[in-house]
Amino acid sequence: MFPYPSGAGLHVGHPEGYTATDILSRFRRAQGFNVLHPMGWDAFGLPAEQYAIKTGQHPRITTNQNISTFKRQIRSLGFSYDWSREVDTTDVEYFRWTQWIFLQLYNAWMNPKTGRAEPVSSLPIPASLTSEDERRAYVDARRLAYVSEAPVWWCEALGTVLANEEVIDGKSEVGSHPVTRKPMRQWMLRITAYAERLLEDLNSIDWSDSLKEMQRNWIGKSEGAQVEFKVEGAEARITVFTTRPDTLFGATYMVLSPEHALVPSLTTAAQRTAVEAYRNEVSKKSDLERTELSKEKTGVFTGAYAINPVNGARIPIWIADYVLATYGTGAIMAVPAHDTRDFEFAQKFSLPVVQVVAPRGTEDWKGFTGDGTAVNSASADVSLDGLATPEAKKKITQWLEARGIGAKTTQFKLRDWLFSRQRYWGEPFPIIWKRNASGAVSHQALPDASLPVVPPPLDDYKPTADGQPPLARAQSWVSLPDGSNRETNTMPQWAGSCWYYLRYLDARNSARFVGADVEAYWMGTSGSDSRKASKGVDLYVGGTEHAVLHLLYARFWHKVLFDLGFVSTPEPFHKLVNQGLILGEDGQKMSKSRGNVVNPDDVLKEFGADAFRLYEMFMGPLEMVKPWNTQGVEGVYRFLGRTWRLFVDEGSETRYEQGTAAEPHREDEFLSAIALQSSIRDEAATSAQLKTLHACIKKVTEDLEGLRFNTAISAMMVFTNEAMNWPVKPASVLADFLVLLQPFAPHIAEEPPASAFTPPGSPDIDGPGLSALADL
RNA sequence: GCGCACGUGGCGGAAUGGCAGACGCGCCAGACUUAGGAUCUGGUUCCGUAAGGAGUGGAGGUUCAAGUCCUCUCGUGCGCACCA
Repeated sequence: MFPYPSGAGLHVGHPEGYTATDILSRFRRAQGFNVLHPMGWDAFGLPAEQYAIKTGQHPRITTNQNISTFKRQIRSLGFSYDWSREVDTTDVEYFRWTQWIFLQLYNAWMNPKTGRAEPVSSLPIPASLTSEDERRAYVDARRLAYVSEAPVWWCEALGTVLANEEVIDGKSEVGSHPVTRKPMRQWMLRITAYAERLLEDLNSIDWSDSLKEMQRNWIGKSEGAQVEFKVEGAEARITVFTTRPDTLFGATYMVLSPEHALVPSLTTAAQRTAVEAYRNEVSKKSDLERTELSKEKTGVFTGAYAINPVNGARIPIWIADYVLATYGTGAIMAVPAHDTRDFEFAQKFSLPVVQVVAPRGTEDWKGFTGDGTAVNSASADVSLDGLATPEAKKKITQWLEARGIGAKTTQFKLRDWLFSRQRYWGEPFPIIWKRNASGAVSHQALPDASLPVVPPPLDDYKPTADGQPPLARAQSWVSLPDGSNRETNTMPQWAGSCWYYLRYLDARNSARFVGADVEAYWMGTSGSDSRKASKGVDLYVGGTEHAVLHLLYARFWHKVLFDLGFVSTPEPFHKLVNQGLILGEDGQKMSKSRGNVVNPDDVLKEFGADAFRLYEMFMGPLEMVKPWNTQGVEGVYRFLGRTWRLFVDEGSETRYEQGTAAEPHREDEFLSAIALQSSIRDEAATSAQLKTLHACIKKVTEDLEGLRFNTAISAMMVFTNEAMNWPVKPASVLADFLVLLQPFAPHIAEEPPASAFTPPGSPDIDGPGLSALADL
């Protein structure tokens, strides 16, 4: 995953994944593969903007400085990136395509018949809609990018709205600031239309179980039924969602969320005061208080009763904040005998508890939530008694369906993606707002030809006094000659990172976001490259922190582009590996406040890039969380020293060191006088020597296939330790060993006189190579 | 509470069900050195002078054979968290 170039510079965690993929890239190139190994910058974001607010300096300047720091540091590590493919999400030539992809979403709808996104031009509009406004509203309500007025997460401290995924325990993911619920007009992306496919296709990709599980939990599919309840003495019907329709006979009361639309009309005169008071109280609670802090159940009786459709029982309707307005239908049937939350509530308010499921073993039926056998579940019309839970569910659902009062349904926790932010340093939307003759305001996409939409220059990057996004300050930019106005929100940082891996494939294409042939070749669908086994990116390495953000959003965009025929694979990343966090030497997470941050520049200065690379890989398995240990760096540094002396005559090395110290200007001359070990001869290897070499080749090859870099390095250490003791060192054996070492430690492996052994070439390398090793 | 990982020397960590502790750090002893925080050699799981014994968080089980597989249990990390 490409980095956000922060002002703090590279962290030792960044090169962990980068080293792993660089080693693998060099290894695959040596095997004859074409390898695409790129780097870029996820450079929109808040820090540069906040710095701009404070100092008035344009975020472009800060961003460029940070990128050049990151680039210098990354280059010094000797990664074999193809810099001709470098991307920067804040570059107009990049974000014009981010805007273009947004327009594809805007101009698409999900066809329920085909299960695929299609251009809105294919959307059938009911003939009954005759006016232009009606027809437009119909289409707008079905676009994959749409405008919503719903309550959203607002963060006062950050001065912007946030997506569900960016809110953790009622606080902002960035900076842990409090967030509140606030109704605002916002752009949304219809990711929920892809919930089923995002879930299903996890089975086709090679990701870790824990990561897939996180995505599954976030998508949160649950299968059950909707059931309609009549309200006594009223026309209104209450629809609930339940995963346990088989327990319908045990429903002894109902609960609506306090925000439920029917609450005011259901409430009886006698209960009105209590209900209003409760609703008021709940609305004042922050979300944090509603979830974390209130363990004790609360609620109020509305005075109304519903009729249980299976047995005609009259059951009270309550409101309680343990029922969420935003999930399912915002109403539940409560079965206290077999649901923990309902049980707690029933205990507190002395509501009846009726057993309808018998556990198989000796467990107490009260509060039993597992599968068992249905009991006490019979009426004149239907009986579930004696049926196992799955059969009982099936039977009752069919019964409800037959009567038109219920249906099998599937619910998802996943919500649509809130896609707009009140920021300056982000992609402007290619959207304008128009007021028509009747005074109605509507949005309209700008044509492709008007891309890129570039943000205007500003003197002040703060939101306006009346709470408008910063872009609203640029009146001349916002107001267009025809009287329409530009959208002043910008896209979230995730937008640019949703598709950068595609831009790498064809980074300088000015006619298309990625060329079709190029895309098919690298993603493995062109058929001309039989060596590529998987479809999509072969290996994607990054941290777990993006498990439900970047990785879900990117999969969603990719599927939309797939449906519309712009990419050839249904999934973007075939194999994904999460590198484990690197902790400080004290075993704590690295942070400035703890003072345990290791700066890669310091390590490089002392030990060189090869030792740094080697140590990062030798610490332990890539995926594991592990603490940094400077003495461990010394260990691999000593290994590189031993390997160097395996090849180099120590006398000539000493002459180089002493000569250079005395007469620095003659360094090149002394360098070229460094001689090979006299024990290296052009002789045939003994069988024992070949065995040592071949064991090393086998181990390193197999371990690289399995991404076990730490054990591959240990195998090379074993080889060096043994070869040091050989009285005669066959040149052919050492040359083969260098081929193995080169992906890990490219600088030393290509230094003279080692290069006399014709190691494989590699793209240009910068950084401290010999200079860091010369004083071994 | 639920889900997913994971528990091995002083430390980081190795071990297709087949000699536990590879490799590295640290430590101990020695060599070379004016010097050593360089380098080289040997040693280093624990108990025991030794012979020998014990040993992969704990308790059971499967197996000719278990760090590895199964059950329970304790602990750590990560994720989700009133999602009906």
